[in-house]
Amino acid sequence: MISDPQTIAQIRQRFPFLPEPEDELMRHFLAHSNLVRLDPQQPICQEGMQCSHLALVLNGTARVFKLGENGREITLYRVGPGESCILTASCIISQRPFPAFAVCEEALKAVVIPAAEIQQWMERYPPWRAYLFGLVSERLGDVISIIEAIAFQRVDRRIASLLLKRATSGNSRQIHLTHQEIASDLGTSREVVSRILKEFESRGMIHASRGHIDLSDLKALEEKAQEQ
Amino acid sequence: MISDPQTIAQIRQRFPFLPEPEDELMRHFLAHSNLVRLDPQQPICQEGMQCSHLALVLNGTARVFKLGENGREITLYRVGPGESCILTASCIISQRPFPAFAVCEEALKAVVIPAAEIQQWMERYPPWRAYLFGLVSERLGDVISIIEAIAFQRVDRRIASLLLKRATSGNSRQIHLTHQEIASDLGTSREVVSRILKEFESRGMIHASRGHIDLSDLKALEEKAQEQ
DNA sequence: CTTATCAATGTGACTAAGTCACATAGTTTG
DNA sequence: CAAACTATGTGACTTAGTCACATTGATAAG
Repeated sequence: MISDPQTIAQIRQRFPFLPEPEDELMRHFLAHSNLVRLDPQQPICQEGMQCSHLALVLNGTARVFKLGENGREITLYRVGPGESCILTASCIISQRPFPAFAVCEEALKAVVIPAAEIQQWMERYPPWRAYLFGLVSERLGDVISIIEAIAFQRVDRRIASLLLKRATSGNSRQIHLTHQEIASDLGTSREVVSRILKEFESRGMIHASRGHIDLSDLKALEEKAQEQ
Repeated sequence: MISDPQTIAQIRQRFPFLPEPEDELMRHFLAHSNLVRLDPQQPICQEGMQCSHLALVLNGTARVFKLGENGREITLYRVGPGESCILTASCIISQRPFPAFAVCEEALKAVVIPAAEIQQWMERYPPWRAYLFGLVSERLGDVISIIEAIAFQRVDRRIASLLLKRATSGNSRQIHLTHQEIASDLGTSREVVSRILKEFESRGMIHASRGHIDLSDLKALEEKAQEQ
């Protein structure tokens, strides 16, 4: 049950399609919701789990990834403010087990709704189903882009893209990521990342040290990211 | 406009969630539908297209695939009887361009509905949106499985799985596929497939000749398919 | 302040996969 | 039957992934 007016205001800011707090459906929604907070690294979903709740993210991010038999990982997508883990919703609706892992990346504040409510809302509230459907479509697109990347693009190109994306989103030429984190994001192995970063460094494109990377030649990185 | 009673019966057989032919919504559905037939190899969608129609498959199959810059392909999923190309629906609903290619594989007979109707139906007819949502979820799962396969599994293992799957679905130990077709399905190159099949043959697991492959040792193939 | 300790990174040797440039062999067609 | 086409074979080479360690920065404990 959520009643704090400030929290309600934040929910409506992140999820503008939700109705006014006075609306009957919204009262119902709030009555069945709970606020949760999670610290970075905390697990959210395990592969094979039956999902019983859907989380709507207010702040922070979660990472959804596949774990291979050999221990390697690959990120499928991230869930940020205003989004929700649609894979969860799709599991709830199709009664399937969750096919991946999810962990908290940046400290999370989220609204949690029980599965049954999601279904009811789908029936009764058109903007809600438009939101869910839009989100699934977007994820399907994300995941297809990943297939394109791993099937057809060289790893050096993908690393260059990742570095540029992180620099842009963090608004800084300095990126705080370990080689292992990059490898887990891209679904490759740490050694491969180390070798390629070394190669980038020898060409003066970056300067790397323990735990962070400085992008020194953005132009060269952009060329690398579009190569071939 | 579809009026032939036999066609209507076939539609209801393939899509059991659709209402009785006398139902008002069903009359509306049939009034705006058209029957199309396509021969194998005929293109259905190009990457980047804006989709204006959704096809519901009565007979035959379509293959949806990504095409890489280097000319390699990888199959995302197939659409068979009772299914529809959900990527199309998702593009229609989210107003995005289609992110892949689709071609007819086995001769198609399908019902085609204009985009506008799909939206209306989503609003008015709960079983229809349940159907669409279920299909998207399923595709999302398919596509995630592909990521798992290309990111973590060896190509020999994936080829063994594919051979077994085709033998099962075709109910025959003989499979009619060229090396190039296998490569395009798995997102690898023809030479790699040729080499691995040669290796399988040298171990007595298969016997290959131009255009078809006989599986001679199912047990060994199953072991290979579950390896590591 | 100096060791332990641990996480992050470096490296060589090897296997697997993808690329390129052809060669060879079945099939179809004029 | 020869030409043309399609499918398959092959070697040499590059890129990627694996394994087994070595090295180095950072942090904590004595």
